[in-house]
Amino acid sequence: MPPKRRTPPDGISDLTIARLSIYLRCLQQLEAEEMVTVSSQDLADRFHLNSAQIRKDLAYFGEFGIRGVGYNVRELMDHLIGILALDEERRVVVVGAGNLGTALSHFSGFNTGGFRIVGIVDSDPQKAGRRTPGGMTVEPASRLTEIIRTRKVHIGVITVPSAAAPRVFDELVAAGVHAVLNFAPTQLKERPDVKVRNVDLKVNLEFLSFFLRHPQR
Amino acid sequence: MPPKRRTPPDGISDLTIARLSIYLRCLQQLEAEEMVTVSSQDLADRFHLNSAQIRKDLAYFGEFGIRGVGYNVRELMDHLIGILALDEERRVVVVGAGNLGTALSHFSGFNTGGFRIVGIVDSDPQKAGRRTPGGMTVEPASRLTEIIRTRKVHIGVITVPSAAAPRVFDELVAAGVHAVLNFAPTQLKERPDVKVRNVDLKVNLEFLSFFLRHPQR
DNA sequence: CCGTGTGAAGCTGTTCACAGCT
DNA sequence: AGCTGTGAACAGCTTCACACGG
Repeated sequence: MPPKRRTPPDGISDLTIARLSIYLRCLQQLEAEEMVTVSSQDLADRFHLNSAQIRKDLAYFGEFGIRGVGYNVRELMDHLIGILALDEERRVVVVGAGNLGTALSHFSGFNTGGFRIVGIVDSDPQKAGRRTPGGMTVEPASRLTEIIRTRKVHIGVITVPSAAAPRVFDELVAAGVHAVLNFAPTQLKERPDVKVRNVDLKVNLEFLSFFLRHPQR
Repeated sequence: MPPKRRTPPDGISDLTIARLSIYLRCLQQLEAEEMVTVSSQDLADRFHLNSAQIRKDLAYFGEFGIRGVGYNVRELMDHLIGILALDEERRVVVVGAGNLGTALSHFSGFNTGGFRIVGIVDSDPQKAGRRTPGGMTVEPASRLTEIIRTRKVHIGVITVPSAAAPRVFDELVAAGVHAVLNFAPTQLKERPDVKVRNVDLKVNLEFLSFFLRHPQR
């Protein structure tokens, strides 16, 4: 009998989903070491996680383990790949060909494991036509909507200055994008049909600065 | 009478600290627009925040507002700058001169507002000696400890492959760094005296992938 | 009268601890 | 005998709602 996979119930937290991705990465490492089975406790010890949390996170989606034994590494990986929808190619467009956008466009994580960068655009006519070190050609931002439609883009990455970010966001959404990774230092207006992840480097630095002055809490 | 600033009590959450940085950014924008006073409700409406949360976050640190009126923009900014310790230069070293590390080394947020990149190193002898587009010279990783000590580095940024990250982390800590921004896809072992912020791009992408398959929750 | 500051309520996420299955 | 899966306890965070001060 194949192990059950539940249809994900409502009310699973963002934190759980992000951890599934971490669990998958840990399992990939164990598989590379030819480990066949792993218990939640093994995983927790090895990767500094919490075993109860691992079990609870996984249990939202099904019963993947064997009591008294643990989880089959390969099998659990396959479940996580399915849950995270990594069995399907996800096409990504980068908006903004500055330092960060260019670096991301040839960042390995964006062109492996089901993700593929299919375009990078910039509103600066000076930048359009240039080749990135990764071999992509920067296209003019005026073609963004067309690129999203014709290349069936799923995910937009915003690396433009903050003043331009809301406009870019609106254009992405209008063209049919439902998932956005935002590096611009702005609060985008949330919409129920679009999932946004903010990566705010300045906030992270200032956060660390606080703890340098107020250690150990 | 100057407004009281409380000494920060224990038990303030990481989430509150990260939001303070966001509030500061919002205030900077308001100040640029020459707004003098702002209420928590104004701030919330304008930047898609929650007014009760703003008041509560600020109240951990003092009574900065005037009842019936709101907050003085300039004054609140100054308080936040003090709380976040942005009145002091924070020196940053980047470990790993790949795409991302190089891009970060001339990212504006890393060289403004009290932060300054004082070095970028790489273990690859091919890379040492090269100049980044931002005009920094990549130094050999063997000099990392020396750089941290002589240039009084506060913050380490890890942009090396995940296999090398734990070793780099140990070296940073041994040399006296207490704050780390980690871009490597690894779970570093937490230590009470070192604050770590993880920025995991792959996790963010896989997170978005999940929601593309399971919309609207 | 208005907006802050704040207890208290409500909600969400984490951890415990053990019943149940292999 | 051992580890998962899970209700229940606990801890932490957010939101409410109003007393208080300007």
